[in-house]
Amino acid sequence: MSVTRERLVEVLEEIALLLEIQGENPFKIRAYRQGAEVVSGYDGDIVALARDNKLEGIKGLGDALRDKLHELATTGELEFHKKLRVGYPDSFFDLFDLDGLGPKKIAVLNRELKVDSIPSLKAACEAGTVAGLPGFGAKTQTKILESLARREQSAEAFRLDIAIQAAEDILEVLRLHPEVLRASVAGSTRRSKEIVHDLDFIVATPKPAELTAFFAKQGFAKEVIAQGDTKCSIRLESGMQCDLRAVSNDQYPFALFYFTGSKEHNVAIRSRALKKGWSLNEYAFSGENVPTNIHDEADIYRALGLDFVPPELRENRGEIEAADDGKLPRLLEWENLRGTFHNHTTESDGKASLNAMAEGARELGLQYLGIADHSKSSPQANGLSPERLATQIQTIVAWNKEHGSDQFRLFSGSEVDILKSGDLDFEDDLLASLDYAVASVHNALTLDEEEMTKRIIKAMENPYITMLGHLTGRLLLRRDGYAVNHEKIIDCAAETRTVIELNCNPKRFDMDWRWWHRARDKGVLCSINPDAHSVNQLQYLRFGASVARKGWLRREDVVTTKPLKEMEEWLKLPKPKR
DNA sequence: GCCGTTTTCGGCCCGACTGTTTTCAGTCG
Repeated sequence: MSVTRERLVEVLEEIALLLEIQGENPFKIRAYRQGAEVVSGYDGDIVALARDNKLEGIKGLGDALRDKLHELATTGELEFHKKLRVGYPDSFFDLFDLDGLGPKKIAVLNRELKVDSIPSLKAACEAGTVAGLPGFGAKTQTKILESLARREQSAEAFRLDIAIQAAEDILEVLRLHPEVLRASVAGSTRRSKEIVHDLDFIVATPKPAELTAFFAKQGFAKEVIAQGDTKCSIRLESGMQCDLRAVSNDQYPFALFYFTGSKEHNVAIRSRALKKGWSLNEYAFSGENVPTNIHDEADIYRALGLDFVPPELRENRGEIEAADDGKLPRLLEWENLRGTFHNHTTESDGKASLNAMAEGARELGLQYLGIADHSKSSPQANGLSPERLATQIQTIVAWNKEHGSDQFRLFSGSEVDILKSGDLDFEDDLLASLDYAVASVHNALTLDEEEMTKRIIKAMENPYITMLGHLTGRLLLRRDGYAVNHEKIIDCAAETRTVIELNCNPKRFDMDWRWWHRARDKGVLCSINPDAHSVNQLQYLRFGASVARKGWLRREDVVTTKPLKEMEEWLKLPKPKR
């Protein structure tokens, strides 16, 4: 059995956690954690290198880690890790996912109360014994319970990127089946909701029962919840439920429409059908003189006198009226994107070098890539000092000279911290020497809404701030965004000509899609930015395009659709003229 | 445990916030 890169990373991370529990030297712990990062982000076959004892020279892997990785890659096990792990079940590591609990508290819980899993922690909190531990109190216990409740609530919720990956893998299997004519994912995944609860698949087939049976016996089906002749529900390893509906080719457009939703959109569409004397269900129109020749979803909308409504817009937020008036926007397409601005490199907390990021962007077909590493007030992210930033600007100038062309170049920027006061982390002189700057909040997240809004507005009023990064700082399924008045920020963006970022890292999707239509109507421009910390994460731009569509954005609303020459001119304009 | 044009020991990121304390430990970013 060969060891995977993921396994190497997992073992190093577990060692770091276990050493923390034991109160080891924090720098040693960091060395393991950084080792895990290096292995995870290494550009090349790190497993083979470890096996062949050829790790020498990789920064961050010293003698000790090289030996351990070699042992792990050759034998599949690591004695050091095995010894550390004695007495800690797999479930123990779940505890580290809880907000407000770190290694020290977990160590106390484990030592004093034998807590070694989420359920045993919950029992201890409910029994009230946690509050009595040294360093703990009633509030801590309450906070843990809240964190546990949040975790339970989101247990069956998944981020869009996770859902799409799972859906694509399953669709590939379904489409290869010889009796499948058409197959699609439906539901909230198809609508590009930021969080989805389950996956719905629709297949068109002359042999539905054969398909449901086929679905149930796939390796990815860890549990079969229900299996009939036309419907099958399974659960994946991840806990995600997947429903398959197998219908005839005639029924397919109706089923796809019906199970794509949203429920509210469907209700509105059905009532529209009723006005014409037809009823509409997941299989067909029924009633007198029902339309025939329905081959795809567009035919259903057409029969009801509507333009085709793209799935992303089906939330009953005005799309049906617009489709009726022929006023649906021509939505942005992923292919329209020409560049992106908020990306990190190894200079701060990214995993890929400047050069690797640039090559990745070029391969993706982009014409420009903006480098925006962290600023000095984010030391946890290795934020740049003014001197380091000045050096990076020179590096980028040199890179462009050597590798740039009229087809591709780098822009030098910064993700500059908005300090608690609303001041920026760099002086204006330095900001002015950049091609652009993204301003983001990374600390003092608990200000009240008024203070936070004032703070952000102050930053946006700076003439050198091109755009505002992740407006609310939310981390989906993990942390709510900070309190901020969206209306006021949008108005300020319109007035000061500050672009608002659509951070399309699927952990964020921030600003939320629900606000973009309003921002667009006020003339606010959007920049779709992946907040990429690795070359792969540049791919998040695809999600960004979907979420922008969900926010009713057109090509002209998204500044990163500008081709390189236009973008160079645009960035040179004084902010009020943009 | 890692690193080094300050080279083999002594640094390595640090401030804000919270809840527990009564001067500070733990967590987070």
